[in-house]
Amino acid sequence: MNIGDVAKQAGLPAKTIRYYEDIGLVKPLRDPNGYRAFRPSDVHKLVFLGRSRALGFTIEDCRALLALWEDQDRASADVRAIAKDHLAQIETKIADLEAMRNTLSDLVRDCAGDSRPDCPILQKLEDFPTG
Amino acid sequence: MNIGDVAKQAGLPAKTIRYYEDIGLVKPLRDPNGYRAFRPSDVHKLVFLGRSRALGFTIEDCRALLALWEDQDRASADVRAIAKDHLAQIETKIADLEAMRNTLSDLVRDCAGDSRPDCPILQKLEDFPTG
DNA sequence: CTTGACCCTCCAGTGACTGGAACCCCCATA
DNA sequence: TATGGGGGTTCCAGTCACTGGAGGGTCAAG
Repeated sequence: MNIGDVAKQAGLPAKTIRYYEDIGLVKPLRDPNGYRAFRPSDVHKLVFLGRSRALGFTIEDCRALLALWEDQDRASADVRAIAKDHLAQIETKIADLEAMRNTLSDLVRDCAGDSRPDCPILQKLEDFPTG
Repeated sequence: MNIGDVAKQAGLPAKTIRYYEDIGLVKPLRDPNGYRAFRPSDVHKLVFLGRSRALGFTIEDCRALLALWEDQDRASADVRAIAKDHLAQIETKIADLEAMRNTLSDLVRDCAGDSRPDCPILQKLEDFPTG
């Protein structure tokens, strides 16, 4: 299969797929004309990658997950460890963003948003403690 | 004031401050020996920048906020617009992360995490619809 | 034979820094 | 006077995960 069709099937831009080949995540064959020739297993891998990335795993996480995915003898604990670690990171990020949102929505609420020059947002950006 | 002291006062790495000069956010003077000489107003600006960045504003947002901050005649509505826009982006990000978290915590919960090779996390990464 | 859709490689840029090399400046001590 | 340490300087390269674009080759249809 050519890269365009694979891109549609996997829901990834062709550029991204080429990049994944560059960094060794997929290794498609080549047709005599130089075009990449993707086997069903390559497509399957790319779908897996797309989903892992959509869940916010880093490329290196994906590489590890992919290795585990392909290893018949892996322990599910290994996969779980990666996922749990990632989950903890997501939760930290959510907490950080919620703190930002709270501060910011206070600021927005207190600001008249009219044509007067005095603005409590700028005022508070001078005053409040650094996060 | 030299960059090291400014870094302490503003809570920013010296490297970051140099970078902010590079991209024109601050314009410290120079001592005859070539050292950057920060005026109190520069430090004040850097504190403002640190706080804005801590709230997740992009550098370009910061540049705009800084311009408004220095403009005596600005309308508070301009500032509010930037903040509201940013707030909306944060809320989108939180929602995305919460969706990830939910999917991922389901996966982690369903995984035995022992030494057996069958792992529902990898299974679901093959199956579930791409986000 | 041409058109247009596809494919290729390679290089540069993104955002917001961060690390490191190689060097200069200043002060205190032996 | 040397020297050591802790500042400071510039510039280049790397991070992450792509993305855009130039400049060109390939293929099927009309």
